[in-house]
Amino acid sequence: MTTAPLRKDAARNWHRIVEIGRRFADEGTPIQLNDVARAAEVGVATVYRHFPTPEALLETVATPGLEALVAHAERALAEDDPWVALRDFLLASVDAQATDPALPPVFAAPVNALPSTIGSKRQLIDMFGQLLDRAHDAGVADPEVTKADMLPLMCGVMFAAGVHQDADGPGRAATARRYLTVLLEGLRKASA
Amino acid sequence: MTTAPLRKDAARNWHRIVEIGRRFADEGTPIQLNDVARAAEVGVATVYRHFPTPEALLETVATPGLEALVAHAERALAEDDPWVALRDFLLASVDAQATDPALPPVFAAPVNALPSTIGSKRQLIDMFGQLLDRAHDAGVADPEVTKADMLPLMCGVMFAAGVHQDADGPGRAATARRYLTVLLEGLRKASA
Amino acid sequence: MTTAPLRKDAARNWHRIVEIGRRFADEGTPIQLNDVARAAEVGVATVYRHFPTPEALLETVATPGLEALVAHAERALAEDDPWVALRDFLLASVDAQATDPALPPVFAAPVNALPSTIGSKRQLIDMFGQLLDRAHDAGVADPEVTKADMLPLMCGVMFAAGVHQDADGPGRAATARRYLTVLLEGLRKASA
Amino acid sequence: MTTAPLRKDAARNWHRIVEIGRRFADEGTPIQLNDVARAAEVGVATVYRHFPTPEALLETVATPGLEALVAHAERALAEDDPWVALRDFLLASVDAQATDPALPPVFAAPVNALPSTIGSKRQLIDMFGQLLDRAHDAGVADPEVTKADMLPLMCGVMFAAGVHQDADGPGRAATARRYLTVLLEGLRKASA
DNA sequence: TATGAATGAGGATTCATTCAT
DNA sequence: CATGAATGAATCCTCATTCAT
Repeated sequence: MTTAPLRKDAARNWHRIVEIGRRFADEGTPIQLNDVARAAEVGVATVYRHFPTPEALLETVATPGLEALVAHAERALAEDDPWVALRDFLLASVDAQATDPALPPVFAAPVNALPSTIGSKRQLIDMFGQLLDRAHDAGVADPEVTKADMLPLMCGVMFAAGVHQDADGPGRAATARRYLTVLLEGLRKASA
Repeated sequence: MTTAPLRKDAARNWHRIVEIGRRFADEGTPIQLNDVARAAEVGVATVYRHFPTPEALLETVATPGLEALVAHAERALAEDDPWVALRDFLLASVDAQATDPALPPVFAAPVNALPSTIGSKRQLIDMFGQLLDRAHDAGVADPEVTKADMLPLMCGVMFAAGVHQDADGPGRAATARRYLTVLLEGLRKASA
Repeated sequence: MTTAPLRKDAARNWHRIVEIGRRFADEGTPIQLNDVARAAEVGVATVYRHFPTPEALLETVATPGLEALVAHAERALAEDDPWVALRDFLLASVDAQATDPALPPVFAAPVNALPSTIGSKRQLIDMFGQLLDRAHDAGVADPEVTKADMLPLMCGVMFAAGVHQDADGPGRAATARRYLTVLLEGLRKASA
Repeated sequence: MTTAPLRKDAARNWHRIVEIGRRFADEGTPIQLNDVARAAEVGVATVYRHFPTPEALLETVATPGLEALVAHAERALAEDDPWVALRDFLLASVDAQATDPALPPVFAAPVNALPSTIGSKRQLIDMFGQLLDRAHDAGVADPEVTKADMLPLMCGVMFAAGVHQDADGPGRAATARRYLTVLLEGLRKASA
């Protein structure tokens, strides 16, 4: 089942809107559909038709990042060393979230608006699970931590980095990486 | 220096309002001063006088928990084993936050409304620092983690627990404890 | 440069609102945008969209009178006798203000909301200036009085008439005319 | 009938309040009884007891100026030349109003709060009447202008000065004087 | 008499969403 | 499909005045 093909002008509007959504997300501006419409020089209703809720737009903006992460996870599964595979992927996840402000809220949301987002998140969680299972099997990861914990822990890392004093600019990415390192140590610990 | 003494009727209203604020916090209801006024059967302006902003009320609601934590930290400093001291206090912090929903937002807020809150948080951060320093000196804590990281990490743990599937009910407290354990492992790891 | 064309329904609302604004002004009711909305049977936000502030509405209500005055001033400039030209125009100004209660506050306001109002007032002041210059040149007007004084003096006349005992009804218009006469005498006096 | 004598502490409060009222008037701060109470470090109800309305306070503040003016009028009646008497007194009135910001609103108000204010205003109007009558009798003042016009015209002069561009600072006093001059010319004109 | 807490109507303004054009 | 005007509930906050202490 593919998305219905859009008329050419509709597609142009769609892109415009997503572009603005991206800009808002990057600037930290809360996504209000009215404002987006104005900035995109498009009618409000047009925005509403394409994206019934702010979340829908945000998730659309987040989609490329999400899919890139899924692709990355697939590559990670090819890595031989289970620990390296898990570690690198977690690192990539954190970097992606630090780079793309649209990602964290989508990850943390208990429910998502777009089927595609739901799908990607499910895939991601699943792959987290596989990577974790392999690490578990190899005895390098704490068995107390289950696959249902991976996403929350990621979100926790990002949130913690946001709470840290110099939460803005590139400092936050570095902090997030540092916190992830601590998490990884904790994850591996019990495996020794 | 004590708080200015309130007239008896004023004190009654103050308590009523705080009580309602507590209820709202517990139920997860966002604290809107108007609603609080209605629920407390008190004029709006009365609420505004006592608590100029929702944050002020929330922090007042959080105050006992905050002070209990400070008291606990003082006791923790008496513990001989640096690691045990640190661990127990972090555990207590997490438990407190899991028990009292008013605490996490106050901890995570970059700026606070009440001087007393600011004071308590500063004390808490300071004591975190002392406990961490002692652990550092004893060589049982990762030197990469500084005292400016303790509060953010705590917040991250709580946030992660909130993202986890069964985020409600007593499950969250358990999850938070579990995540803290991972964090503690990560914290101790590099000390071997 | 014309005003942006309005959609038909929007135009209908606009007119409704202005009409109510006019009624309020005539009745001396202070223009509160909420009340206007109710009276116009229109959503509050509709009023706010068209007229962001009460002043904007008041000035819109005053616009016809303002423009009529500008037109009148142009005709006045055609009059040969400098004194007659000035006198008649001042008389017309006072009559207009006595007739249209929306005018005096717009005249007296140090700053105006609408560009069109600002433009009209500037024109008016300019024309006052020209008429006064001609009177000065002809030696029939007190050189102590400058063009920057004309508007204030008009406002003073209206205010004075409002302070007079029988400030209401047609009496005020007559009083205003009488006060203007005094002003004109004072203006001409030094010319002898 | 004299005012009831105040207890000593009550008198002290009364003075404090009036002093603050004066300060507010001078600074152009709108007189809000609550603010006055805070500034005077006095309970709100205390202010309300002494001055049931803002106008009552304002008029109390204006009282000395008002009485000085009455006294001045009495001296003016002693002047031989009717025109000089009238002119000087009008000038004094304008100067007083330009100097004391509490005066203009009290003059312009259609009704006053304090009996004493009403009395003073009545006296003033009456003396204006006498001075004008004498000028009329001497044939030096326009008979069209009656005693009921004097106060309004004064108010008009002040208002006009307030509308003038540089309405602030000492400029306004000068402008007011200038406008009064015009008025006087107009008043005398028909007498020639 | 003095105090200042309490009141709650009143006012301004925004925002997500719908619907006529 | 696109537009953008209209909606009106919802929210926030202030202020003049009263009344219990």
